[in-house]
Amino acid sequence: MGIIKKTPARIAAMEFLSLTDSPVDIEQIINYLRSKNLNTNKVTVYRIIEYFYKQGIVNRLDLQEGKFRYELAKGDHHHLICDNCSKIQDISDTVVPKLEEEINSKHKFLIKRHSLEFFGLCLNCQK
Amino acid sequence: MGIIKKTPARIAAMEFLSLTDSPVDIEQIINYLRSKNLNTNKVTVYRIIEYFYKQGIVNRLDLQEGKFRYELAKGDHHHLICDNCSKIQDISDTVVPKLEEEINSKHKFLIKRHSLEFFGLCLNCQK
DNA sequence: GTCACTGCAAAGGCTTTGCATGTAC
DNA sequence: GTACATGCAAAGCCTTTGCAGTGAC
Repeated sequence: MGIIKKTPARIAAMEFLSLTDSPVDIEQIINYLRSKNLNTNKVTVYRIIEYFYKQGIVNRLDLQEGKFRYELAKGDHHHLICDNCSKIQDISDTVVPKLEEEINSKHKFLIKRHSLEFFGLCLNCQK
Repeated sequence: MGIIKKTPARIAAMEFLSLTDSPVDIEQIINYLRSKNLNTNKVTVYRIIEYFYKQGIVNRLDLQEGKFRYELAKGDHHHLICDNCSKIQDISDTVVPKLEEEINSKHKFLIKRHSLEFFGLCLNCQK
């Protein structure tokens, strides 16, 4: 493991994750760092987020965009992704844990994690 | 739209999709075509599958492998993906439709599609 | 002073695009 | 003959890797 060094880039990246309520991608993190006058290299941001991810500090989401998004790890929840404006809403989860129990007993499959995302149109974009 | 031409590559690709019960990736399709003595270019396979996808003939799955998989479109179901041997099992879905209704009424979000995949260990790999 | 972090360049994997050629109809 | 389909080359994106230089401790 080694010692964790608190560099400006890491501190600012964590700050950004704390500030945003939607999952963010690498580019958004870079832009935030720029706004803080940190010209951090893209590769470095990848490595910072990889570190957070391996530590379990952030979740890595695959919202079928061809790239990953990240959010601070928190309780089980899912996302509503608008096809039109790309807004991402959180929804809490009550059903899936029950479903997982059923699957465990019925299929003898040991579930470690799951992905559940909903795609469609948010209220605004339905008009 | 235009006329659909039944080329050897398209016919064989559809044949392969019908034969397999697990979602397949582009490489597997190419290998099947090769086994049928069709040296189809990778780009062509991408275009064939894109065509099927846009027609609604196949579903496109993102199992977080950094690539897509495809399967013939069929009733609502989900997948159990083994982290160890990569086996993919189907499971039928009864819960999510209800969940979608709840979300529609509670969040006013119009759901068009969803992804639900479970990752863990299959029976064999738990030993 | 060490060891970890960063920057730069490059590469790797999947997918898409442009354009000329080939082929199903 | 006319579109559409294919092949080839190249590029586009996101992400990862190698290595030398920098900086936190």
